Parts: sequence; C-alpha cells; structure tokens
Amino acid sequence: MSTGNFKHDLFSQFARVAKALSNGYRLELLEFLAQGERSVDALAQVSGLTVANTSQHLQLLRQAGLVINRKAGHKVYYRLSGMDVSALLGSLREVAERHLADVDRLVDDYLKVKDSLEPVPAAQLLERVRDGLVTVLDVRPPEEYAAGHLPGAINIPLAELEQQLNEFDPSQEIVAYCRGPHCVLAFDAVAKLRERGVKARRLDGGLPEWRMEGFPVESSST
Amino acid sequence: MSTGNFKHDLFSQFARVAKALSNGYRLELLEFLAQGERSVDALAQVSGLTVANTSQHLQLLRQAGLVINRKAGHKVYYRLSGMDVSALLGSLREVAERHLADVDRLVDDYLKVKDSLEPVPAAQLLERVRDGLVTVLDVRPPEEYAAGHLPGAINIPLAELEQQLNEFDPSQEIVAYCRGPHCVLAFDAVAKLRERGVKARRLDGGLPEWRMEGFPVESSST
DNA sequence: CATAAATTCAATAGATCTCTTGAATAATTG
DNA sequence: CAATTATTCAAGAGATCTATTGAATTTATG
Repeated sequence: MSTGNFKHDLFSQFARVAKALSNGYRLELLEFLAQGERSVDALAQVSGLTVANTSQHLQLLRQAGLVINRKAGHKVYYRLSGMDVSALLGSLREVAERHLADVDRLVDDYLKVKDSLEPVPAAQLLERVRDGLVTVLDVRPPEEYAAGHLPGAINIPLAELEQQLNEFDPSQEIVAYCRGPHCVLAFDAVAKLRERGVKARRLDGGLPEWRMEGFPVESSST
Repeated sequence: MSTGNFKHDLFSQFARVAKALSNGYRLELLEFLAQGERSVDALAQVSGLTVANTSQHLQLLRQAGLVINRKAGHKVYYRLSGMDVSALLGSLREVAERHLADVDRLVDDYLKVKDSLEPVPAAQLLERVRDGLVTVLDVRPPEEYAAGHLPGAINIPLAELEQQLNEFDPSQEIVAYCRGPHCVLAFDAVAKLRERGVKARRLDGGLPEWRMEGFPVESSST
C-alpha cells in the first residue's frame, strides 16, 4: 500500500477515513452510534439494512478507525472511537449545508418550520434548567435515551407524545431534542406541542452536540 | 436522486461531500488550494496529474461544493469555497491521526524530528513577532507565498535555503512554516537551520490554520 | 452436547470510480 | 482569421464498492 512517498501515503490514509464516510447508510449508522453504543442487529433494525450488510459497513468503519467494538456474550457492541468523530461529522454537515444547494432545498422542504423555531443554544438551556424554567424533553426511542440523555430530561418518544399532551403545564416552556441538528423528531415534537398551545422550542443540536460542548450527560442503569 | 425519504436523502448529500474527499489526489489538490487560488495547469504540475485528470477531479470537487472557480482570460482559477472546508480537512486529519495506526507509523517514520520540535502556537508567534523576537520564514514556493503569507514573513523556498544560510543572525530565533501540520518543508527547514546552529522552530500548522484562527494574512501585489 | 442466536466470512453480479486517450471548445495572439 | 494555449468533454478499460446470498464461526442455553 505504501508508495514510499510520504505526502501521498499520508493523504491516502486521510482519504481512507473520508471513504468510510462516503456512503449515506454508513453516515446513518454513525449518527445512531453517536447516541450511544448499539449491537449489530439493533443497528440493522434501525437502519433498515440486512444484518450481514450492516456488519460489513461496521467493519469498514472500524478499519477506518471511526468506531470500535467490544464483545459481550454473543453480541458485539459498536460505538464511536471518540468525540472527534462527532466533530468530524458536524464539520461535514456544516460544509454540506453551507455549500450544497441540494441540502438547502431538502432542509427547506422538510423542515419548513425551521425559521419559526429559533433553537435554544446548549449553554442557555443549561442555565434555564438550573433555574427550573424549562422542561427538557427527549423524543428519541427509549434505548437511546437509556444510553445517555440530558440531565433531568424526560423521555417521551414522538409516537407517544400525543397521548401525554395534557400532562404538560402550559405555562412551563418545553425544550425538545433528539439525535442531531437535522433530526426530524424534535421538529415534529415542537410542532405538535405548539398546536396544543404549549410553549415549545428546539435545542440547537442533539445529544452528540451537547456532549461535545462538554456538558454533563446522564444515563440510566446499564 | 431523491427517494422522498428526508433523512436518507440528506445523508446521501453529506455522503457526496465525503466522497469528494475520498481520494488522496483530491485531498492534495485541496491542500494546495488552501494556500490560495490556482489555475488548473498549475495544480496539474504540483500534483503530478495530467491536466485532463486534474480538471476532472476539480469538477468533482466543485459539484460537491468544496471549491469554486472563476474564468480569467483563457485560464480557470479554482479556490476553496470557504474556510469551513479547511476546518473540515483539519477535522479529517485529526481523526485519522488519532485513530489510524498507519498514520501514526507514517508520521513517526518520516517526521522523526517531530518530538524534538515543540511547535509554536499561532497566538504565541503573533506576540513574538510584535516584540521583534523572531523572524518568520515561509518555505513554500513563491506562487503560494504571493497568494498569501504571514505578515512580515520572508520567503525562502527550501531549495534555496542552503545558499542563504549565512544571512541569518544566529541570535535571532526563526519560526518556519509551510502548508499545514504535516507539510515536510517546514520540518526540513528547521532541521537544516539547526544543523548550522541557528535557533529554529516550527509553527503549529501552516497558512490555512493560521487563517482559520482569524489572524491577519498579507499578500503580494496581485 | 445438540441447538439456537448473533455475527462474520466468502463469493458474486452489477454499479460506480479512476485514469487514459484523443477530440472539442473557448479565449488569446500574431 | 489561423495558430496557440488552457480547459473541458466523451468514451472505454480496469479497479473498487455495494448488496445479496448462503455458509461458517462463536458463544450461550437447555
């Protein structure tokens, strides 16, 4: 593999990492992994890929140094190799959003509410939670919530939000979050809550972004 | 291209950007472009690719939103579409260096001096330059120097350094820089200078990193 | 120890990427 | 306007990537 040309060899290695990111399904897997550790078939389920295919993608990600795995019983659990991987994904997202017209169009089409929903910055949320001014709502599936969530957040997956709407105090502001900046769950949750007259906003970013800022993360009994 | 699945479509777009980065030659081209605007055949020369091939790679980078171009006379000049692209490349570099054993080995093999050369952080260099304590040395080719360099830096390409060694005041510290964190030019320059008893160190990062920190950049008459 | 569950391995067809080659296009120069 | 220069276009061969399939491996369970 080595050509003896330092620069070329080095850049080929960098390219290897980028190549691992160059497939939509692998990026989806990485977003799931950014929520916390998951087994191969859990990932296969959420991504909609076959198990064998998921396994192959995960191995490729591992060879690129983006994820690591551990064996427990007859399951294999994968997770991100570090927070710098989340940072890299964030960088990729940002460049795509800023320079690709197609992304802009997509986001506009699907997240139309976007403009009307000024997101709450992480640092600001932390203050408000301390002052008891807001309720933090985690709308991800329970497994992801269990693997790690914002301190004090309550977990109501989007599907169940409808039923529990009347439990909310309309005077208390709700801040919802999910997997990341483009995760639709939080958008939908805020829309639903507002329809019912509940004051609701969206956190700027999801759990990985919160974690990257160095803020505390709570997790349920493992 | 659209599947109607928002998440999938969005991630496919992100993957498109990563795909553009998934080739060593394209990463090299991007590093050159991070120094400043260049024409297609200038890039073909420095990269060692044929012109047609270089053009193809550049078009792919353009479609991914990473570079933009302008036509002047019968030349086409390409440049990065923004500083966020430099940031993305830095993120990629960092992840690769931290999690890929091959990169570690490469860097160790070729940049052995690394440990003995504590690099100077950009902010620190700025202070020292103001106090007149150091001479800043740009060892890149003159075209890249002309396109932008650190304020007050003198330009002596590595090849010519040998001849001009006795011009340096041995009591004055030299800080050398080139294209980026793994650019060998600065490493070699520092090694050469030290051999001759000149106090020399390396800047932490190259011009793109300096620029990203928001420090001033000087450029010669265009 | 046989069976089941979770993951990986191996082989393959079809799609995509990359480099080369030679021609086509556009702008400049004499 | 013909010749030159810089870039892009188009087509094709060979390499690489991706999803599928079915078998192999590893660990737990009854």
